[in-house]
Amino acid sequence: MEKEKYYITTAIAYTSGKPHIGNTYEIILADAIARFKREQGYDVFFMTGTDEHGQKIEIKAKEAGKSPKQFVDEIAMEIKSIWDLMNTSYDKFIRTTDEHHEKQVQKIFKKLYDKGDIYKDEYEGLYCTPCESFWTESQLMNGNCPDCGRAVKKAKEEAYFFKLSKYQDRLMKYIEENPGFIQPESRKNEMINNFLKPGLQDLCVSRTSFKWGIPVTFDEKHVVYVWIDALSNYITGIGFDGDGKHEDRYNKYWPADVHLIGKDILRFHTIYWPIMLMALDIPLPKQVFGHPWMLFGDGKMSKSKGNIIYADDLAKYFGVDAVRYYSLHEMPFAQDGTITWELVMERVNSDLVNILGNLVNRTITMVNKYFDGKVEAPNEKEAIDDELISLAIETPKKVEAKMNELKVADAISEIFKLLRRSNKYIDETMPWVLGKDPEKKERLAAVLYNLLESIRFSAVLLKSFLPETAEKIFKFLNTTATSLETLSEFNGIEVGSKIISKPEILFARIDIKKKLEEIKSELSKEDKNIDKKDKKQKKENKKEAKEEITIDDFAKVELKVAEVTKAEKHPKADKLLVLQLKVGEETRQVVSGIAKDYKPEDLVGMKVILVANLKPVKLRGVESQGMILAATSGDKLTLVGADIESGSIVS
RNA sequence: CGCGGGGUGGAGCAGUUGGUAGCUCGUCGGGCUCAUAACCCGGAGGUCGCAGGUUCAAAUCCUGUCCCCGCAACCA
Repeated sequence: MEKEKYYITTAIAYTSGKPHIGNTYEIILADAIARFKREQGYDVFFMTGTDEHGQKIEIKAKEAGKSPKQFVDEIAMEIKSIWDLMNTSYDKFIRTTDEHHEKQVQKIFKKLYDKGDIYKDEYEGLYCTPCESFWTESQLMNGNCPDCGRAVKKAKEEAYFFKLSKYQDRLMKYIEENPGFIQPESRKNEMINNFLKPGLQDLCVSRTSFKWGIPVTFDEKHVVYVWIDALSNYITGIGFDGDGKHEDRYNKYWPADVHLIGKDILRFHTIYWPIMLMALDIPLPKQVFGHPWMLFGDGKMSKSKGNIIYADDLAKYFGVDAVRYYSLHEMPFAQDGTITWELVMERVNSDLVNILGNLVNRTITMVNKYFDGKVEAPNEKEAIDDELISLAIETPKKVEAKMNELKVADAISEIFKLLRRSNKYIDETMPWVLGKDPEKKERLAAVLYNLLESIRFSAVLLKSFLPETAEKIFKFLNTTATSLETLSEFNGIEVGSKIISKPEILFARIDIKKKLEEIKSELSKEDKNIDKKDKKQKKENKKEAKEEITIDDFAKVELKVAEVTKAEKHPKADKLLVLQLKVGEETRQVVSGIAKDYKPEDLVGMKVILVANLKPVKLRGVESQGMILAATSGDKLTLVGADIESGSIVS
């Protein structure tokens, strides 16, 4: 009998930097689904990868003094290693710099062009000449180029456009006829109301302003802009061919069963991508699921504080399965979740250590204590047993039902209900009392068997979520009954077999306070080193010689001595401090980017030099009326001071 | 009048088509001792942001209003 296929993809990760736990969450989620589908008997193909082109990478590579290719090679490697560390079972890791992918993207582009769905026009945007970059309104910093701070001007660039509008009605119809296509439901309306109903604008699909991309074959100065390049990975990765000579894998797996993506890129996946496929006469994916985001606790987390959270750091402190558990269980289905170090540790302690780890440990210990590790047959049965057993038998169905809706967190909760019930069962049956009465030997045997079997049920179900832990439990139980099918009967553990005599601790209890301190001190050390490196590199690449100015130019700058009367952290930025300055009689508020080198309390009373006639600006919502002077040496910043009355003029 | 998300016991969340407000953590009290100071039982704690409206009945539907949070991933 042919197995039914199941093709799941994640978004491909952009190789501009190391992904943190929020990015990593997506692949863990996809992995849990993929593993579970395999358990259910599907022929699963699970693909993930990296999106490696674009201007941002070109720039970052330059800053790092590397070629773009070298740069993305390194980051792709890093991303892959994190995915591997998280024990994710992807079948293919595609990179948009793969030769096959690039070739197919070129074919696709040409095909769409030949068909008349791509046409040449002009792109109008805000352009910064020195940086050779286009920016959107929202990217600008105080109306200027976010990179160099200079003025931008409206400019035109030749570009190719994709006729989205042509397929608009067809897409609308498709979305209406396939209510499950966009998930979760609430997002569907967002797409329809915000984009489809107002009418789609044709999409700019090529650029001439940078080189790091896939060249357009028939117009060499253009490179394919992100959409056609990145989105195509879902078909090129399984062997799509623009000339119709697809690999078997493509014929077998396309269309995808689910594209798992972040809710931010839902638009690209539910509008641009389906239209691309329509234009190419390819069936559409069955479902696009926009998962919520994992947010950093109080929102104040940042690199400079040393408490940004990366998956590999989490794994280092708590183990891979703990990271998987947290990511999978603590994220609501359609709403953003939060993560902090404390929350992770609390979860690990209460769920993994207490409920799961301890149950396994106490059960195995008893089997060894009372029966020398031998599994005895359950010959006696009481009403209380049925309660446990029927819950165990019901649980796989419940888990499957939840997983079919992609409600992974709820699926895990069902398993933990069984584990809780098992702990309760121990209290109810009191095996230690039975153990003292030789006549209750049979009863004791039955109780312990039921416990072992319940643990086996849980472990089988946990396989997709906590693969390592499940394997360990199977080893402890010395069982080969590890498949989903074995859960139809409550008799998977072989009578007469021998379980492990001394199990290792599955999850060690965490001393939260102590661990937190340890983590904070270690991470802040690391980050300082990274910051140093970054800064140095940037500096080396940004040595720009300043123009000469006249004394008149200099005279335009009004410098005054000011005394700091109050200093506090900027509520919305980590590197900024909000200073209240006394300048003679006047008071000024200045926002300054010196948080890394100065503590607020150390600043009070200091005398600094203020540029008094600088145009006020809002920095992250707080008004700054001027700036204070500082000298930098290497990565250290020192304020320039003057030991003289505040309000004094500097010239 | 940018867009979006959200306000439910101390914390984090569930609450399907309106019908006695639920779960996990924490807390307090008790039980137990097989176990990783764990496990089990019980209690306290909420006028579901606010104000109107629809209804026999509203956390749930409608209107208005206030507040918070993001703007997208470490960047100033």
